[in-house]
Amino acid sequence: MPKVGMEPIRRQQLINATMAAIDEVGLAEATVMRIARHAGVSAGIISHYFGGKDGLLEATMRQILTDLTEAVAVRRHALEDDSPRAYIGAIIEGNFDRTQVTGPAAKTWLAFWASSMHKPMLQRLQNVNDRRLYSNLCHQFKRVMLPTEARNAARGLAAMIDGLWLRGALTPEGLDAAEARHLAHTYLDQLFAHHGCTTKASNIYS
Amino acid sequence: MPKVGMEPIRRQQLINATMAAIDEVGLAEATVMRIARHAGVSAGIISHYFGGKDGLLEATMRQILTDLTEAVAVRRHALEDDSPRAYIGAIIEGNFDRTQVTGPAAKTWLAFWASSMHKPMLQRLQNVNDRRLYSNLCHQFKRVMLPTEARNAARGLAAMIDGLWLRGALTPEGLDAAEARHLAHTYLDQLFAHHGCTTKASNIYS
DNA sequence: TTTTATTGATTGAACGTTCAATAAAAAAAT
DNA sequence: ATTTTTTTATTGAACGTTCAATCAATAAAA
Repeated sequence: MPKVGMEPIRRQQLINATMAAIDEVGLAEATVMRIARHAGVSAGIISHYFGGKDGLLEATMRQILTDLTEAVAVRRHALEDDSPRAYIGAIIEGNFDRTQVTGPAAKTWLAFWASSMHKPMLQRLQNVNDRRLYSNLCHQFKRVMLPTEARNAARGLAAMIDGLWLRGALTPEGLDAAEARHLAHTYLDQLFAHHGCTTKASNIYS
Repeated sequence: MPKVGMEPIRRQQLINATMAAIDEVGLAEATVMRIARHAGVSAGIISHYFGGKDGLLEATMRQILTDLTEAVAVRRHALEDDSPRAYIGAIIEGNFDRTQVTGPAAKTWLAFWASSMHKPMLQRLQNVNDRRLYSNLCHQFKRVMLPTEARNAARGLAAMIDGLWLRGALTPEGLDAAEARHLAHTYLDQLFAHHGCTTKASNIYS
């Protein structure tokens, strides 16, 4: 039923269908036919709008990364104070945003993560996003810590966030967002509490 | 050149070849022919010894998990004192063991991790291993913390370990084992330093 | 009537599995 | 010590299946 201006509608439908298909049967069995059926269109349309299956997968990963960036940006702009603690807290909250943590997005994310190890284009996308997260964290930590401490804090928190994501995606029941946020914030508190006495971590009384 | 007793040799060769192939081109393009070529044998032999490609992949994941368990067990038995701190330290060290952190094993691990979301057999293997890690951590933390604190500490440390692994596998240069261990140990120190005053801090976010 | 969107049968390539054929070692017979 | 027979390990071409991509045909809107 051809109407004009279907392109943006179809593109979004197909991207959503891709996530649904990956959530359902995994990336390996997410064939163009299955994705097309999910979107209620024919298989040929994928090549028409995305140039091929790879193009659709790339667009899907782009959208997931964009959504994540957006989720963080929204929380960041809603902040009242601009303290490092609040800023980093917004990053944590954004990373465990509802729309991101939901089944399809989480499983698709992990699937692309694994896939990006051997697909240069996906690796590039993943790298850019990764660097920005690290860079932001590092910048905020440096406002209250020595550069070396800040670097370690940023790497530790980034690993914690990714680890919680990973475990959430694998758990059959899905990620418990509330618990994940709690663990991440507690860790953040500890990082702030310990800054300055990190060289002797065990000496909490000095 | 048929000699008797080739089975264990061939099985090991093929498992190693599987990891090498996944390290090289990823799980999606690790075809039976490519794996066989890596091992210097023909493609048909895979079905002969493993019943099919799936059997080989399952055996490969089994080996990786076994190697990890072994690496932890070795460090655990080498402990002089049996303090929770030492015990958990051994778990950390075992998880960042040389043989595990090496390229092929790390990439294969992550590939299987993603794949296990939709393959019941792999999911089962992954779950069993996961529960044991959590159970061990929890048991040790409970020796010095309240049950609730211990549970959170175990989940946090497990997430941290997995997160460091994940980021290591994705980094083109591979995982910096020394840095990863340092971050994990520092986090562990913080967990111990904070036990007892965590109940107040954690209630803020729950 | 022209333009735009969509279909779905077709094509060719790639994959895992199978199995009859083969070759080498081991065992038995000379 | 040879030769013959049996056993075991391995091969690789053939087969059926599946997939992504293509494109001429089609149908609805402009």
